[in-house]
Order: sequence, then C-alpha cells, then structure tokens
Amino acid sequence: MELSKNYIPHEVEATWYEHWLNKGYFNSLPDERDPYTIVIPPPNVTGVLHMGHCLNNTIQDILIRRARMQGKNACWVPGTDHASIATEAKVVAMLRERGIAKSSLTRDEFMNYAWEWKEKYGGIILQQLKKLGCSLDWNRTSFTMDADYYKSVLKVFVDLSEKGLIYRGKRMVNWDPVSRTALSDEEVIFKDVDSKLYCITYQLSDINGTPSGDGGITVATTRPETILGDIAICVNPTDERYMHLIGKEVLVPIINRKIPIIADEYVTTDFGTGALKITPAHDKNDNMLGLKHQLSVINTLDETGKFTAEDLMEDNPSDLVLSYVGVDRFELRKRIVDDISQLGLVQKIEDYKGQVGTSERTGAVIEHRLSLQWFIDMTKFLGKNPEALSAVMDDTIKFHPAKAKNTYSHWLGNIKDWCISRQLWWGQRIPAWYDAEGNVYVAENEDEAYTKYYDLTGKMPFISGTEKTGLSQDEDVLDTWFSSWLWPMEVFKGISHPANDEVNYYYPSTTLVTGQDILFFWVARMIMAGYEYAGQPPFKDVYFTGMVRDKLGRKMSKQLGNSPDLLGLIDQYGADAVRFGIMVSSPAGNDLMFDESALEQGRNFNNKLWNALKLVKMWEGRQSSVVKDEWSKINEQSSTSNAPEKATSVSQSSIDNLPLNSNQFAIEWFDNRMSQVKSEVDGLMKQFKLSEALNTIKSLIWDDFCSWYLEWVKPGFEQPVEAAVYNKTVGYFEELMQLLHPFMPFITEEIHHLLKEQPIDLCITQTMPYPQPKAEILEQGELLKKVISSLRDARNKNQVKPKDTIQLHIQTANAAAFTGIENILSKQVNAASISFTSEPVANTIVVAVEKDKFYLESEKQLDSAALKSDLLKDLQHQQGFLISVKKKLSNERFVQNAKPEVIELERKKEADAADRIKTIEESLAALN
RNA sequence: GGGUUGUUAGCUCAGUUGGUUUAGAGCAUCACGUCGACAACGUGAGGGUCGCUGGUUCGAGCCCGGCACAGCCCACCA
Repeated sequence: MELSKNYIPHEVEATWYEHWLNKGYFNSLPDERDPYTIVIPPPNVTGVLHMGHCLNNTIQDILIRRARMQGKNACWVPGTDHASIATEAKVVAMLRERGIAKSSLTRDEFMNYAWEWKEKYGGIILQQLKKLGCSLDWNRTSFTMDADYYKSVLKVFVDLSEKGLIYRGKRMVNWDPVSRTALSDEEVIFKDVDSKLYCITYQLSDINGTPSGDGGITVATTRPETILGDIAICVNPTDERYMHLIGKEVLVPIINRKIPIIADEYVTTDFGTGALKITPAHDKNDNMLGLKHQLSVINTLDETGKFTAEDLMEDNPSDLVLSYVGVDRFELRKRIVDDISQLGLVQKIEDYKGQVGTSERTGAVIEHRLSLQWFIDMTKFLGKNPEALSAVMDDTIKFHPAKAKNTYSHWLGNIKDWCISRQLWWGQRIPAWYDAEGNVYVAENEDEAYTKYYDLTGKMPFISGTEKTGLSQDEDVLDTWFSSWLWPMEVFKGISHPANDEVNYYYPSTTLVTGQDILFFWVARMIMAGYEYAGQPPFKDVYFTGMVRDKLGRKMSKQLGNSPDLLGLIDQYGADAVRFGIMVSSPAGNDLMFDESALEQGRNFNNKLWNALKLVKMWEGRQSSVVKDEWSKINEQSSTSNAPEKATSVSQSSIDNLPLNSNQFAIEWFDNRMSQVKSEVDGLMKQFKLSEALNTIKSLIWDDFCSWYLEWVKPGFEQPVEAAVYNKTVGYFEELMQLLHPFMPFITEEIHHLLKEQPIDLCITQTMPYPQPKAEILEQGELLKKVISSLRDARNKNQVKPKDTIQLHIQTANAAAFTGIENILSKQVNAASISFTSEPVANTIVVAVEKDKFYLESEKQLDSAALKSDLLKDLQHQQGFLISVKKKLSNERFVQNAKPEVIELERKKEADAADRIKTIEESLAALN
C-alpha cells in the first residue's frame, strides 16, 4: 500500500469517528466496573464552538479516553443549556427581523417561536464537538428544558420553598433595562467609565416651599437624572460645615419638592461636597438609608429606563417635568443638567472616573430598581449545608489549581441572597400561583396549586370551559443557573426519579472541567445542590481552565475579530493538530495565549508520525530470517558460554549476561525508556498536568523513538531488517499510539490500524502495562546519546562534511559501555572504523565526554586553534565549578550541618570535576 | 479600597519538602546539511545577575520583610 507524502486528516477523521460511533465505544451503561463520569458544562443553545469550548472539551476528551482505555466505565454526558436571557434575546432579534414584535405575541406563541429556534440552531455546537473528536455518549444528550428536567427544576423550587429557603420580597435588584429583567449580582459586570461629577445646589426652603434666600446645600452626584426622585439630603453628623443645617428643609431643583437634610455616618466627609442626595428608588445604598430613616420612595424611571411621572403627581408636576416623560435615562441626564443650569444651581462639573455595572448578557448599563422578586436565603441554605464550604477546603472536592479555593471561600463567606426570578418567558416558569387577595400558592403544577387554594380558602376553582380560573401563575421564569445547578444529578434523572440505578452508579461524577469564570455561577451552586439533594459532592476533582486569549494577550471577542474560526482551523490543520495546539501550553487555571503557530507544530507532529510509519512500512516486506537465525545463535552461545565482564552495565536486562549487539541494545534501551516515560506520564496525569504529559509523550516519540531508536535499528540501504527488530518496532509503535491516543485520537487510531491487521480496536480500548524501568540501561543509553551528540558537534565545528567518514579511537576505562554497540556509534557519527586505545592519538580531533576521550581521525586539515579554544572554555568552566564545590566542602559549617547524602554528593561532584579537568588537560596536551 | 496570584532566555512557560554538576523545555535566532521515512525535515550551536532590595541559612529561583510592576476576584463613596 502506497502511503501519501504527508498525513491527510480529512477522510481519516470522518471515517474513524463514524466507526467509533458504530461500535458504540462512547456509550456507557452501569456495570460492575468503576465508573469514570464527566458531565459536560452544557454550552448555551445559542453557542457556536469557540476556542474556550475547544480547550475545555479537548481536556474532557483526554481524561475520558484515558479512563476508557484504563478499563474504567467511562461516561461523558453531552447536553445544552437553555440560557434564558441569551436565547430570549436571540429569538426576539430573529422575530424583529421578521417584523414581529415580542409584545404582539402571547406567551404561548412566543414559546413556539423559541422552541422552533432551539430545534433549528440549538444542536449546532454538539455537532461541532464531533468534529473535534469528542467521545461523548450521544445517547445521553440532555437539555435543561427537557420535560423531566423542567419538572425537576420546579420540584426543587417547591421543595426549597417548603423548607423556608426561598422567599419573595420587594428588594433592590440589578435591573437590565434592555432585556427588562432582574439580574443576580453575579450577572453584573463592572466597567470603568469616564463620567462627570455634577455639583448641584439645593436651596433652603421657607415655609411655603419657595427659596428662602438663605442659601442652600451643594451635593455631588453622578446621576442627576434621578434628581426628581430625591427624598432627602444626607450629611455626616460630625461634619462642621453642615451641622447647622441638619433638620432644615431644601428644595429639589425643577420640581421644588421640600425634602429634609438628615444625618448619617454612612456619608464620608472627604468625597465630593460631603453632602449626598438620597434617591431610594434608584440606588442600592440610598435605598438602605431610606429604609433606615423611614423615607418614602419615588420612582422616576420605568422598566425600560425611561422617565415616568407616575409617582410625581402629588408634586403637581410642571409642564417641564411632564415633558421628560418617555425620555431615555441618558438623554434625560443632559436635559435635566441643562435645565438646572438655567436655574443657576449647577456649581461645577468635574471629570470623574467611575465604574458602572453592566449586564453580562446584553451589555446594558444596569439600573437599581425596587421590585418584587424571588430569592434564595443563602445564609440559611449554607447553614444547612456547611459541607459546601468544608468539602472544598479539606480537599474532599479538589480544585486544580488549588488557589481557586481562596476565591471560593471568600465568596461563600460574603454571600448575598440569590435572586432567582427573571422577567422573561424562555425558561422554567415559576411554579407560584396568586389568588385575587394576593396569597401565594407554590406547587409543582396548577392542580396542586388549586388544591392548596381550596385547603386555605375553601373556595372551589371556577371552571370556565376547560380552564380553571381563580388563580394566576407568576409571569416570571427562573434564573438559568437555577436549572444548571442540578445538572450533575438530573442528567441521570437524580432529581426527577431519585435514587434510580443510573444516578446511584454515576453520581458523584469524577471530574468537572470548566472555566474559572463560572466558579460562582455554577461550580459553587452545583456543590450546594449536591449536598442538599444527594448529600454528596457532585464531583471529586475540578479542573479550571483559564481564558483563551490571542497571542497579544487580548481577550477573544467578536469586536476585535481575533476569535479564530474553529471549524476552519480543523479543516486546515486537522482535529488532532488543533487539539495538540491548544493543549501544548495550557496549564490548569492559567490563561492560554493562543497562537496559530502552535497548530503548525501539531500538524508537523502528525507528519512526523506519518513519516515514521512510512519507514516502518518499508521494512515490512524486507525482513531477514538469516539475520534472525544469527541472533538466535548468539543467544544460544551466550547462554552456554561465560559472558565477558561487559555485562555489568546491563546486568539486570532480560537477556542477562549477554553481550548485546547493537539491535538488542536499542530494543532493550527503548523498552525501558518507554516504561520510564509511561510512569512519568501517569504521575503528570494524576496531577492534571496535561500539557506536560503531552509534551513528554511527544518527546518520547519524536526524540527517543524517531531520532534515536529508529536510527539505531535502521538497516543500511536496501539491507534486510531483522524480523525480531521489525516485530519489536511495530509493537513499540502500537504502544506509543495508545499512549498518545487520548490527546490525538484520529491519527493514532489510523496508524495503529495501518501498522498491522488489528482484529479488534485495541488503540481506543486498552493501554499496555509497563514494568519498572531499569536504571543501568537507561544510563548507558544517555551516555551513548551524549557521546553521539558531542562527536557530531565536534565534526560540525571542525567542518568535517557529513559525507566524510572518520576513524574513531576511544580511550576509556569502561570499554564495556561501548562494546557490542559499535554499529550504532559508527552509523550515527559516520565512522568507518572504531577501535579502543590506551594512548592519545596524535593529529586527531579530541573530544572529552565525561571521563572518556574520543579521537576523531579524518583527512580534513584540523583547526587546532579552534579545538584548543573549545577545550579551554570547557576547562575554565570545570575549574570554576571545582572551586565552588571545594569551597563548599572546606566550609566546616557545611560539613557539620548538611545531610550526609548531600555531602557525599558534593564529594562525588568534586571527584568528577577533577577527573574531567584531567581529561581535558590530557586532551590539550595531545593537541600540541 | 479589601483580598489574592504572579514577575525565570527575544516570546510562551516548567522548575515537586531549600542541596543532583555555578538554571530547563518549546517557539524564534544562527551555522551546516537534500543522506532511500521526514525541508511541514535532519544535525548542531548561541542565548538568563531567576523584577529590585534587605534578611534567615553552611547553602536561596525556591523561605521571610520591604519596594516596583502586572494580573485576577470581591466590594464600591454619591
């Protein structure tokens, strides 16, 4: 079979994904094995795959594939989140394009459009995950508005309500005037803005409500548009400038309402003018002060942020005031400032750098607004579930990186009640019904609500046609996170059908992989819900990913246009290369600077694998049984005859006490090297150091397998390859593909199958065990590599052309380390002959490696000056090192205090350095 | 403002309880190379006062104090 010049991912990826699906490898059902469960952070139905998802899901796929290969019952649950605000905004926009206003629709009509939209676009992102190779159990695809899921959310609401953990109250909430809904504190993002600080004078009033002419008090405000809702002026009681005014009344500009000057320590004297206007309807702190001082509330902005005069009728509003009605808050600010200026009451306007809260979803500047909303009493909730904090602090739930623990405990320690109602239609409608008297009936469905209504009032519902009347349901829906916090349980129906076999088996899930940005929104709340409803944490490990930024460190955003088209990248480089690129430098919890050049590295790595495959395939039909027989002969002879002293360096190898020939050495060495790396990778994976694990595997394949091992066993031009070598090589290659498979599933599966006929798919389903690596052979391998590199360097420096052969003379006290493997050495440094010598060889390039000396004899005229300068440089370095070691050892306090093994080590360093200096000096002498 | 994390090669980052050859990797750079797997490559090389400063210690990239700069989280004084 002819293999293409380079690896071509397209068909391979589509074919194998299809094959995996057909074989059902991703599907999981409870059985006797240990489960390894991951629930996907459900992407919004509005979402398309971006770099963040790519990182996130690649990590999850690596973990789940590795678990599957290690014999765990791996279950990765896919799904999507209904994302009430984001989706409703999309649907409203879609309707607007079609010329339909939301306000012209009934709730049911709107919901029909919304579902239509969801069915059409909601699954896109899941299809995209398939392109990335994600091994999700598609039979388990969930959605937070599925019928059962919907019911479970209502059930939890009713349950918490009955437990007294939910209350309804008129509170100051964060209000998004664009989507016209309340937001939780977590949904508000503060942004720095350049604004103005307006200093406005309120004139003292006489008894008739007209300016007394005795002057006034000047306040500083950033929000003059709310001035008509002012209800008091507040100063610090100790402020000498204003003490005499406390209790007096001033007039609100424009509307001339009489309001008192009150005192409260809340006001700081050194900000602005030291006087604060109180507008309880439009500011959180003002509201707090209003309640404390029992002030009334005058609302001047409606739900869309436009002026309303409804609360102002008692003030006999002027035509000017009435002309503001319907004016938007930002325009209103300008008009009111202008009009107050006209009255001569604006003292000054200063530039001011402040922060405003904006809606996470719509970006709109949020208002504070008093409204009736549903809340969860978090203090009570946490009082009941203290494990939500302790489990994280004592590592029952492990955070990676652990520093997220601090953030978590700080948030829980300062937690505010959670506003869970949203003034939207897309979502779980709040299961609360109201009667005409305003009584509330919280129930899982209408019938139950009527039953409760009857129990309380004795009234039967009035039936009109098929509809019951008498009660009306709350118009609002629940916060999206009030459904997603049940995700790890309800994807297994753990809330709607408690203690079923599935949830018993899969819950708690094993690992959660998610962005740090939703620690509070989601992670914390899942932990709370987990303890409340399962009495157990929802997961054991949480791996936090950082944010994906561009290579300049900027956030990826639509506006900047720096967010790459992921499917385009997969098309261009292949999914494996994209996975490699995103994983190669992304430690847990750190932001990732994404650079397309990382994908090139991934693609190049694919080609490296492909080329290695081509080499091995070339050997397939070119195995020599003759050579094989010779090897057996060697084995037989050696097992009967006494092995020479050489055996020391590989004494524990499986071919004990044999003088290894070059191929045997290469095999023995790589065998151990692979075990060593596998053990390292296990350690790294346990610590969730995925980037390092990938890099380690890559280096094993690229450097150790391709650059060293394959070169060592490679037969000469048109020479046959030993059958034993061929079989071993194919076996190693298979194992390497398994090791790499979780990171780069497609190409590894392809190569695994191309290497030889595979009756069953072992690449995706198993990992090979490995023995303890043996230190001696690894050390010998390292020495050999070092010698080869040094000799190549020497050739290079002395301008010996790669084609020119050399005669190599080795002067060593440990000839055993180089006997038997001369073939490797001669191949790698292009030596025509190798011999051992006990004397320096004149007129050669001298190379000193550790304690051994190598003389390279070549026809090339030697540049002895350059050689000398190199050796001198090395000598200087070694001497400096020796001095520092000697200094340490002659320090009495060091010898007294340091641990014996440390001192021992220093002595060895001293001896080694001295040896090395001697070697270099001898080499220098030989040069003269 | 409070909390928290970081600052190591041109860039992105490792560096495990202080001691393993006077700091490691990848990318980038430079030199040489087309040799029957591989130029999307091979073989080599150069490159760092470990932010600054003081201390603890026989010994500090690592521990402690101060300073500078940067990031993140929380709160928000109108």
